[in-house]
Amino acid sequence: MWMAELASRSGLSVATVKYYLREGLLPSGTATGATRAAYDETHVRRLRLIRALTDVAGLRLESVRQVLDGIEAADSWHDAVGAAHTRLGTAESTPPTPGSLARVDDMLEAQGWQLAPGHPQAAALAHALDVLDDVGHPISDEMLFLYAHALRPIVMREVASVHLDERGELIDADVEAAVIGTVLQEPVLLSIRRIAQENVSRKLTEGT
Amino acid sequence: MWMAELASRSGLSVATVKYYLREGLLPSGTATGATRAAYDETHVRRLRLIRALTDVAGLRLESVRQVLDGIEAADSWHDAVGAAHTRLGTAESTPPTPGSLARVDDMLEAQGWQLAPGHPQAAALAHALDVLDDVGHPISDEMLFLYAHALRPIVMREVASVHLDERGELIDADVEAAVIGTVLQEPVLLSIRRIAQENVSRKLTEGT
DNA sequence: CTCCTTAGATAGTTCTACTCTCCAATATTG
DNA sequence: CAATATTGGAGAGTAGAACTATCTAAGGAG
Repeated sequence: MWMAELASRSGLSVATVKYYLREGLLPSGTATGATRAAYDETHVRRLRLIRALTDVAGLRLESVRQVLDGIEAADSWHDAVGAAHTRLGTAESTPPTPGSLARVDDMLEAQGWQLAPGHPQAAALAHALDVLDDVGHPISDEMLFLYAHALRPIVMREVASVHLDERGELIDADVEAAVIGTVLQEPVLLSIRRIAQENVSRKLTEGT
Repeated sequence: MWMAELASRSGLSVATVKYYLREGLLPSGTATGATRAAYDETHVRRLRLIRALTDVAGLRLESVRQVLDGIEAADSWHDAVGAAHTRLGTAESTPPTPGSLARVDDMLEAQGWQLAPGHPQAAALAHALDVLDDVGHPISDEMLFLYAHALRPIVMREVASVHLDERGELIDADVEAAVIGTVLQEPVLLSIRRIAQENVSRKLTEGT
């Protein structure tokens, strides 16, 4: 397909698609002459992924590029998700305090989880704990434990379902799927939590 | 305290604080003359809340203002959280499809939850489901149920802890606390999920 | 042969969130 | 009381992100 069709299939303007090409977010099509290039389904899929990452996950294009680069380089689900996670943190200005890092370590140990020291997600979690402290509403260790405990079955099911999807070797589409699933399911999780909060709190309020 | 102290206490520049005043995010201090106004702890707290909402929750200032307005108007935890949630959705361009709305309704019913039809969070969830469909990785009803089920104990504990904080009537600080807690705990939840994913997936990979 | 589309490059626009500069009116300090 | 500093208030300016528009030369379609 040509540029015009690619643009309409992805719901973007030609100018925007060109912009993504320039920015290296979308690989160029196969040139069939000096003024023509052919695009295929992978390009459509890539564009949809880009928009999902920006619109839903709220990533900036710079982060999207890093995630995409990470996907290219990864050769396992674990690598791909790790690469994506590495780029997802909201570029922390302040480094986490040793105290909150220690709390994160404790939680990891309690769950039997291991993470390389200095791992970005550990730092991101520690930073989040610091922010809650700063604002005057620290989170308790008990709550942290509860979070980890409750998320366990969710994550096991998520990981299992991805591994069911693939047959033997990981192909590009699967790695992409892993990242999409991981990132785009986050809003689902948060939405359900919000809905649950409103219900639980209303029930308590009514009960009074 | 005067402007200079307010700025340094909140870690912002005088110019930025003035900007927030102009934008109506921060109520003006009590004027003690034509060129002087006194600020207090509520102003410091408000500034910290604003920064937490922008930096951590990633809200734009326009959304922050709406959340703050919602807090002002609310007279219960339930109202305040509802008001905050209303403004949190990533302004969806496309309305959700009837199909996904129906799936959300089913999930609500299965959980015994009630939400007014057309409630923003229901729409946001439906929209998230649509996006996953569009990208070619729909989420199963089973997974939805699992999410809701796993989040139950978390939410019950969260709501309970807020209600323990207050004594009788809700005061401003408590309502603020509810919103802070709800919004700023989201990154904690997501971070733990990411950490868990990496661990679970690595264990599976190693097991192979 | 004529008109349309495209690749590729450059420049311009819009939006957000500040940041800077002024000014006149005070406060503060010596 | 005089010199200096600070403030409130308002407007203009800036930087970055994400487009959007325009232009040119080269093909391609009918």
